[in-house]
Amino acid sequence: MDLSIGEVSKRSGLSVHALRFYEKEGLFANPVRRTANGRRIYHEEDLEWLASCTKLRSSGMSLAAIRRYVELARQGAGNEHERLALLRDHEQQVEAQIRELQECLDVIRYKADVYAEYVARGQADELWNPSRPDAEADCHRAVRP
Amino acid sequence: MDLSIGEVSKRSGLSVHALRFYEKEGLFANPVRRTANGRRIYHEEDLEWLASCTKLRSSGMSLAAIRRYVELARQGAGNEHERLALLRDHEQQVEAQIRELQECLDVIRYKADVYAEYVARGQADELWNPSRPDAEADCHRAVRP
DNA sequence: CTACAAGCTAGAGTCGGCTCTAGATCAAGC
DNA sequence: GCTTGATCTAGAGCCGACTCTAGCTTGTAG
Repeated sequence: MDLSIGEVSKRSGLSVHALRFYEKEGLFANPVRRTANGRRIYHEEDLEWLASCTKLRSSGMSLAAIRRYVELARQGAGNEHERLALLRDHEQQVEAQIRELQECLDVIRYKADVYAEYVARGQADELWNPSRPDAEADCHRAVRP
Repeated sequence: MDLSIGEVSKRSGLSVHALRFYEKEGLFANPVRRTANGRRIYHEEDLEWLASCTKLRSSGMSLAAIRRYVELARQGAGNEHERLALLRDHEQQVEAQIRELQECLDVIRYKADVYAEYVARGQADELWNPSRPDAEADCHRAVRP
């Protein structure tokens, strides 16, 4: 079942430009074949791989790292430890990202809650603003440098 | 207690370049004062505000959004609802980010676990590689398009 | 037969968020 | 007096990951 670049674009969510770009960057596991007149032909596996790529990308893995991974896979058996290490490494980075975001979220929530409370009490004008840098209700103070 | 740009850089973790850039972009709540000969003077509040900024930035808020927030604050009382809305909006975005990352993490873990299992069993060569696109142990299939 | 959509290539442009450079000024220590 | 290092300004440069353009070819529907 052959797929055109347009179909792959629709189903993968990546633009046709991006697909050509990914190919140029060596991000496809298998070389993309062409029809007699030069049009790209994709298959279901490509979509599966692209879905993986998209997950890796949207969790912050760079195209360079994905390329490294694909290159290892292309070399065939013998470097599975490296590939696994690459995945584990990224796993840890994602965990770290989540922890950091969670921390940011706590701060943002705290600030927003303080705001909400003051607004609800109609004392919004007691909130921090530049002309009252000493305001007690300075919710920015929540974040200690 | 006056602080030089160098001290603020050290304590905030932002480069002196970034500090000047932030100022040019209107990200400081209070206008940055200068000594007689033109050097910037900062205060503790600036550090506090920068710490907030850093949290917002590292949770993905754009400088443009931060500027909008600061502009509201500079206008003084009367727009607290807008400021609160801005914070709540970002809060939701961070929550969404965390959810997405968590989803990616699940996929990555699954893939890595499959890999690890095969490697442990010494059957690494049964794993997906480009020359065996039909390999049953294709851990990429974990991610359905 | 012709219009129009979809594809092709090479390469330029974009965007955000800094980073870096050049060339000048200034303060403090030797 | 002189060097060193911090600061200043304006503006150029960079990076990643696309996106878009121009100019051309090809396939299909009416």
